[in-house]
Amino acid sequence: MTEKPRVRVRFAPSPTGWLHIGGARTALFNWLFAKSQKGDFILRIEDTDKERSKPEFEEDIKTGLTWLGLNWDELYRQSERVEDYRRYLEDLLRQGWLYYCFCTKEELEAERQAMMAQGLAPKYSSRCRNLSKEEVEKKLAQGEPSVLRFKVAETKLTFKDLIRGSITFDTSLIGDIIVARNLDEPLYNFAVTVDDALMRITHVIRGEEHISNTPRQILLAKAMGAEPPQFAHLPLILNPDRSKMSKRFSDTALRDYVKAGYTKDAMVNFLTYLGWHPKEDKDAMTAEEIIKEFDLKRVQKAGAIFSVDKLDWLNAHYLKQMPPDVFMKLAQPFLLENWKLNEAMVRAVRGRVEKLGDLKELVGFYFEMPDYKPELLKWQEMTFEQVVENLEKASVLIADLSEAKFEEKALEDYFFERIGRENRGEMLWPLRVALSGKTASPGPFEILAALGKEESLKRVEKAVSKAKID
RNA sequence: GGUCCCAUCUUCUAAUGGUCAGGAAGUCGCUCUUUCAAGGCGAAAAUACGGGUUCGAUUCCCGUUGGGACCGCCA
Repeated sequence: MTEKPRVRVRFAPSPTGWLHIGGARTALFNWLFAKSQKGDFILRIEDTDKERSKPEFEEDIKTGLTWLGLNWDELYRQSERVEDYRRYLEDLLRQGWLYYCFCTKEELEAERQAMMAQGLAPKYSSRCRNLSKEEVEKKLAQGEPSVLRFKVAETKLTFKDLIRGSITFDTSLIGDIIVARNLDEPLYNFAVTVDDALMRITHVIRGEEHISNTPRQILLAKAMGAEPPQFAHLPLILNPDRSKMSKRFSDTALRDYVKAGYTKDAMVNFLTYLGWHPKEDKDAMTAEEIIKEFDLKRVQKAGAIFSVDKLDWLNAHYLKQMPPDVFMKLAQPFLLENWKLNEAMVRAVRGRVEKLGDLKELVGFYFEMPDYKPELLKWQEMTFEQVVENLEKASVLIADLSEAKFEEKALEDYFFERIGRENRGEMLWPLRVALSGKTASPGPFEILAALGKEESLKRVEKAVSKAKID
């Protein structure tokens, strides 16, 4: 019995845009699988497209993965691996798997159009496949533009997808694919296959849009004498109209969600649930819990619509149970610099906020008393006389209480002992408005506790004078 | 157009031959309540369609319909 090779997976994004939610989910599933199998998670930056690859996008990918907690064990950059690709290119060329093609883009485009017009699948005619050695050398010597093509065998190729089962392609429909512009400029399919072989990747877990690349990569791997990895194609993340997720319907970049104030835990949980589900129903799971249960067999085959409602709920769920000090730390970047939350504020507010980006609006009144209309102080049919009376009563109660007692529960007991069960609203509503200046806010005891005696008193005084003027 | 993939409530999904088809989000109602939330309780809501196979199909097979992805000298 041979020992099973160590599981090695990779996330292979191209740095041509901000890390996409779909990419983040692919990375996450790779990471979960690696962790659950005690294997390696490799980050491979696929920057062979020199035109479109940008350092800031690579930075964004790393920042995003780090934010999600997806730590990679090894990092590679394809632009630094041209030696390897060149070696393989030369080998395959020598062995006759590859050949030079001199067809121009215009010729190819015309060919493609003609085939499409006839209702055929566009496929290269293999015209340059049988050029004699002398012809090729002559053209090369003359500097005629060329590319390298791979001779695609014509067979029925079946591979086993870990999520979808057997998938069969008729490779005679593919045609000889271009694998490199020249010996130093390999293209996607080639670079991927070389890397997966050299990096001993055991499982390729990627988006469904790559299914049709799979037969090409298997054929290439075999030509290289490498054992193809196992494949698992993840369902796509969809727009509400079931097309591939795009900016048309929602933000697609992970960074947008980070900026909006979603937490890492909510995002990880949400992304996982987009296509995967634990055996027993659980509303929320931490990454550690997911790893314990993760299994590719339980990955959904159908695409999943990205619905932000569930994310919002999950985020609120995590925020609600977050320890105050953790909450403060996460919240600070979303507030003005001189706004410092205290524990009472956090306790009052963390159950009322969906995402940290909304926090500023919610907690502003603690730091800068908003202006409000005196009318707002009236509870139901109250008159201003009654408002003044109640506020003055409250003011005395507050003044009589020692600073040490400014704790939510203690305040509540203290007040309720003194104001009776009925008509609480007549004091509590004006009090709350006096303290917050808002139609909707945390309760008066929560605010009292957060503000402390002095500031509370000041605000109540101010309200009294407001009510008296009217 | 060709190839491939897919199909359970509005959404994410559970149930792989026998369940009143379950959970969660959302929605609605009730409750709690000084406001807004949160919380508690409850309701409405699905196996796309047609054939098989079987004592019995959400589940297995075939077809139809519908949706999607891919068809670059991008990845």
